[in-house]
Amino acid sequence: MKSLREAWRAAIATAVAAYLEEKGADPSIASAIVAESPPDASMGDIGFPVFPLAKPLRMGPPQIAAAIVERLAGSTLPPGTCKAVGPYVNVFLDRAAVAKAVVSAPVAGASYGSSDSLAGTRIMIEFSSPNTNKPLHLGHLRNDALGESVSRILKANGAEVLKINLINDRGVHICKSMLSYMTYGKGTTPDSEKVKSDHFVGDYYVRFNDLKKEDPQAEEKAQDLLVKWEAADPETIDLWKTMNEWAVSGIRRTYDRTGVSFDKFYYESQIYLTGKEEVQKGLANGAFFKAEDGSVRIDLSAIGLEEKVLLRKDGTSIYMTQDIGLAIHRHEDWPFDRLVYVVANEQQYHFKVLFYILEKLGYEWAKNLFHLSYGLVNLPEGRMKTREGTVVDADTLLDSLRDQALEEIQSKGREDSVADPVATAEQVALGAVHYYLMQATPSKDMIFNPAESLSFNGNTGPYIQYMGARISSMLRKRDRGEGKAGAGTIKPELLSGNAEWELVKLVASYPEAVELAGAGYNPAVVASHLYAVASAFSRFYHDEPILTCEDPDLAATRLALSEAVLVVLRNGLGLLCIPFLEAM
RNA sequence: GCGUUCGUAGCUCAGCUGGAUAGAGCGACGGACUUCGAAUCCGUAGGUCGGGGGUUCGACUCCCUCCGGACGCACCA
Repeated sequence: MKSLREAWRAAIATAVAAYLEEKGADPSIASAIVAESPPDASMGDIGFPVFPLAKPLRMGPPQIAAAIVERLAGSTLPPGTCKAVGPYVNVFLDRAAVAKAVVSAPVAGASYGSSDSLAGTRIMIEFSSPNTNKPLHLGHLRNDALGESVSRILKANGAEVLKINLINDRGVHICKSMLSYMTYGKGTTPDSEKVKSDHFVGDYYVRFNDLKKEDPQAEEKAQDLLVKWEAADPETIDLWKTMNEWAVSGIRRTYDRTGVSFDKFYYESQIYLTGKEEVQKGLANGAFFKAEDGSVRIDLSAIGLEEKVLLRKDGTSIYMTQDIGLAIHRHEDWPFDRLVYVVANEQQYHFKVLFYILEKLGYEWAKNLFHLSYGLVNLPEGRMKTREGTVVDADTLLDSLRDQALEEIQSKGREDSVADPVATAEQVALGAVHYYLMQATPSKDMIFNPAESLSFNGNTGPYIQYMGARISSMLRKRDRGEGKAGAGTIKPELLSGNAEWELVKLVASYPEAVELAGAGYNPAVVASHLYAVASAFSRFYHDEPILTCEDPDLAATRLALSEAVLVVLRNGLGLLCIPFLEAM
C-alpha cells in the first residue's frame, strides 16, 4: 500500500512538474503534492488535492485536476486508474493487485507488518523503574505496557532494542517499610503469612502511618536508618537485602503475568553515587559554575529556566547528578543511538534539564534522548490517592477482571470449548487492561473504566480477541474438512466487492500503521488500526458467507482473506502485549 | 506569578506533516439469531471542535488572547 501510494504520488508529481513548466511556472511547486485519503471509497483510494497549484497556474483547482489527469493518460502508471474529482486527482487502485498481495500475508506470518525503517538503529529504552517499598499499581501497568509495547514496535521496524529497568531500591521510603517491619513484623515472612512478597512489603510501608501516630520520632528514625544504611551497618543491610528481595521477586511475578520483560536491570543502590566526576568535569570545562555557597550549579537561562544545583555544598549528589552519571554509564555499557525514558509527565522538567546538561557536557548522543512522557491514569470515581487508599493495585485489578471474565465464560457455557477456562479468563483480562491502556494517546491523562475495558462489545481488547477466535474457529473447521473451501482455489480478483475491498485495504495498510506507531512511539496507532480491521471483519463475516459459501473458489478466497486478517490481529495484538486466543 | 500541557457528542476517546459533509465506542431509543461463535451486526437521535481574534484558497489542526483543568517551577526521588 505504501509503495503504491508513493508510486502514485511520484507519478502525479512528475506530471504536475511538467505541466507547471509548460505553463511557465516554477516546477518545484510540484513537491507540494501530498497524498490524502478520500472520505469515501467510492471517491477513490488515494486523493491528491491540487489547491496549491491554483495560484501559480492562475487556474481553478477543478480545471487543474482535469488537466493533470489528461496529461497522465499518455504515461505509464502504477496499477490502477485516476480521475479528477472536483479539485482532487483521485486514484482507484487495482483491487485485484492489492488483494493478491494481501492473501499472501499468511505466508509472511509473524513478520507481516515488519519493516526495516529503523534498521541499524540501537535504541535503549528504560521503563517501569519501580520502588521496592510497594507493589505495582495501575499507573505502573500503563508504564510497563507502554514500554514493552513501544519496544516491540521499534523492533518490528528493524531497530535493535535494549529494554532496561532501574530498580529504585534505596532511599528513605525503603527505610520506612523496614522500620515498620522491625516494629510490627515479629519475624514473619511472606511465606509464613501466605502473602505475595511485594504486597507483604507494601503492607508494612502502609503501616508506617500507624507507626507515626504511635511514635512521633518515626520520621527521624527512618532518616537515621538511611544513615546507617549508607554506613553499611551489617544488620541494616541484611534486612534491606531481605525486604528488597521480597519486593523485587513479587514485582517480577507481576511482570511475568503481564508479559513484560527486561534485558538488563540497574539498581539505584549501586549507581546512586555516580555522576559526581562528570559534574566535576563540567565544572572544569566551564559548563557549570561554583556558587557562592560552594554548591555546583548550571545556568539554565539559555532554555528559559533558572539555575539547577548539581552538587550540594557538602559535595553530595542529588537525583539529577545520578541521572547524568547513569546516562553516560549506560552509553558506555551499550552504545545506543537513542535512549528513551518512559516516565510520567510530572518529570518533564527533570528530563528537559537532564538532556540540556548532557548536551552541555558535549555528548553528541544527547540530542537523541527522548522522554516518552505519559499521563496519569485516573478512575471514574476520580484520582487515585495513596493517602485515601484509592490506589488500584495491579494484581488485585487483574484478579478481579479475570474472575469477571471467568464468570462470563461460564455463563456462556463455553467452559468445554476452551482448554483451560481460568487461563483463558486471565488472558482476556490482560487483553482488557492492556488494550484500554494502549488505545489512548500516551501523553494524555486518561480515565480507566474497568467494566468498560472488559466489555466484549465496542472498542476493546476482548472484542478484538473475539474476532481472532472466530477466524480461528473457521480455520479449524476447514482443516476438519467442513465447507467447500478445501476444494476451491484462491482467486484474489474475487475480492473486488466493496465489503471485501474495505478489509483488503485495512490489511494492506497495517504495515504503515506499525511504521507510524514506531515513528511516534505510539502504540495507540496500532490499537486503532486493529479495531478498524476487527470491526470491518465483523461486518464482512456477518454479511457474507465465508466457509459456508457455495462457490468453492469464493469460499477459499474469502477464507484466505480471513486468514490474512488473523495474521494482522495476531501480530498487532502481540505488539500491544495482548494474548491472541484461538478460542475463548 | 512563571513554565509545560490539555479542553472535540451525555460519558470515554480518534482525527496522520492544515485539505473534500468533524469520526468511533459506550450509554439511550429501534431493529436482526432454525444459518460459518448474537461475547455479533444494522439503524436513529446527539457536536456553532472551551470563547474571541488572526494567518491561509482552505483551520479541530498553525499564531495571539481570554476562560477552565492537570502537572511542574527542591541542595526529594
